[in-house]
Amino acid sequence: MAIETETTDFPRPDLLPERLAEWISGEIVAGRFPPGERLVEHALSKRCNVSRVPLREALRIVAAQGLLVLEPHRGAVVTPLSESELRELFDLRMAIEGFAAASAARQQPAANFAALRRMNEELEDLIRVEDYDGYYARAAEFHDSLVAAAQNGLLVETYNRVKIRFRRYQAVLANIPHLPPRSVAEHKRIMAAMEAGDADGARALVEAHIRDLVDAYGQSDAGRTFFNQAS
Amino acid sequence: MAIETETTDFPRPDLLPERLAEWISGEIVAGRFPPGERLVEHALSKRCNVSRVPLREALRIVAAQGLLVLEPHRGAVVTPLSESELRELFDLRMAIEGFAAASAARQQPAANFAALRRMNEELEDLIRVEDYDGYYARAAEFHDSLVAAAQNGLLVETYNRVKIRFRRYQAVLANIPHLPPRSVAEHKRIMAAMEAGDADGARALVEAHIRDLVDAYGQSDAGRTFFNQAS
DNA sequence: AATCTAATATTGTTATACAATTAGTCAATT
DNA sequence: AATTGACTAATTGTATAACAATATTAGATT
Repeated sequence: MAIETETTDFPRPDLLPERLAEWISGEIVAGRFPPGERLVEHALSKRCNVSRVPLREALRIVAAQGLLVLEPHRGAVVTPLSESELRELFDLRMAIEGFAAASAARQQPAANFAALRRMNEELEDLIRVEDYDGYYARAAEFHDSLVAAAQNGLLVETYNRVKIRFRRYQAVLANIPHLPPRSVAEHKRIMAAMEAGDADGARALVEAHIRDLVDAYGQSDAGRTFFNQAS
Repeated sequence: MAIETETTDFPRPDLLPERLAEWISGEIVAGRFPPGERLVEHALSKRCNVSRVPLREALRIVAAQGLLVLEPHRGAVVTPLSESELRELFDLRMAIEGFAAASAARQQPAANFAALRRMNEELEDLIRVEDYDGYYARAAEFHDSLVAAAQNGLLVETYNRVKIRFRRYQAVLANIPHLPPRSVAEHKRIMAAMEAGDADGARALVEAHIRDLVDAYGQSDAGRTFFNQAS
C-alpha cells in the first residue's frame, strides 16, 4: 500500500458570512471598493465562490459597520467619505478616549499603566529610527490600550466601530513626519495625569491631543485635497 | 357594471428584514423573548409567514444591535442581562451625554437650548400631576435632545445603540417616585451651565446626574433583585 | 443513575425560480 | 442636440427545495 498522499480537502471553515464581511470590509478600507461603488451580488458571489445567501448576510454585517449603505432594490453601495464624517469620528474619539482616560485615572491600581508606558517607549524608539510607517501602525495601539484601560467592554466595542470607519481616512491621509515627537510627549503628559489620579486633567489632555491630530491633518495637503475626489 | 369592489392587494412594504428585526427587537426588549432563549429559524419564519432568507438577515441586524448572539450551528440566542452590562451602559451614557453637553455648550448659538428648556418644563408638569409613567417616557426624550444638541450624527447613532440595549433594563427596573423632582432640578443646572458656555461644568453635572440615576437604581429593590432571575 | 448510541432537529449553504424594481438602450420627438 | 418615453436587460428580494454538517434529544446499555 502506497503512502497516503491524498490531501484532505481544504477544510471550509465556518462563519462564512463573517469571513466574507471581513474581506469586503478590508477591500473598502483599502480603497479597492471605492466610495459610491455598487457591490452586485451575483458578481461578488461568483468571485468568492459562494452563493447569494451568505453573501447577503455578509453585506448586512458590513452595512452595520457603516461601510455600506443598503438601498432598497439597489443593493449595497460603498459609503462615501466626507469631511463631516471625519470630523464626527474625531469627536467620537475625543468622547471615548477622553472618558476612558478619566475612568482609568479613577480606577488607579487596576489600570495597566505599565503597558501604556512601555508602548510609548517603543514609539520613541521608532521615531529615533525614523520609521514613521511603523510609528503610525503602533500609535493606534497606544490609543487602543488607553481605551482598554477603562475596563469597559462596551466602550472598547464602540471604539472599534469608530476605528473601522476611521481607518478609511487614515488610508487616504498622508503620514505627517513632524507630528510623532509631539504626540509622544503628549502621551507622556496623559499618562502622568492618569497615574496622578487626575481624571479631569487626563481627559483634557487626551482631548487636546486629538485636537492636535485634527489640526495636523487639516493643515496637511492630503487633508485639504482628498475630499474633492471623494465627493 | 357593478361598483368596483375588489380591493387592491395590500401592498407588501419593502424592507422586510428591517421590519422583522424591529419586531424581534421589540419582543426581546419587552421580555417576551427572555434572555437565553433560542430563536429557531423554521418556527419563527412560519410564525411570521416569511422564508428563512429574510429572517436570517433580520437576525443579523438584531445581533449587530447586541440583543442576540449568533452561536455557530446553534443559531440566535437572546443576550443575557447582567449587572456588568448595565454598569457599562451607564458608563457609556456618561461618556456620550457628558461629551454632548460639553460640545453643545461650546457651540452655544447653534445649540437648541429652548427645546431642552421646554422639555424640562413638561417634565415638571408631569411630576405635578404625579404621572410618573409619563415622566419616565419623556425623561428619555430630554436626554435624546441633549445628545442631539451636539450636532453630531454619529454620536446620536452611537447613543441609539446604547439606548436599545439599555431599554431592556428599563423594562425590568421599577420607576422610582422620589427621583424625578431631583432629576428635573439637575436638568436645570445642566442647562444653565450649557447656556453659560461652561463646557466642563456641564459635563461634570451630566456625569453626576447619571451617577445619581445609577445610585437610585442600585438602591431600589428591583435593581438589587432582578439579576438573580436573569442569570 | 450515568454513559454511550442512534434518531431527530437545526443550522449553514447551494441551487433554482420568479415577481418587483431599477438600470440601460435606443428610437421618436421637441 | 438634448429630452422624453417605451422597451429590454439586469438586479434585488423572496420563496422553495435539497442536502451536508453539526447539535440536540431520546433511548438503550451498562
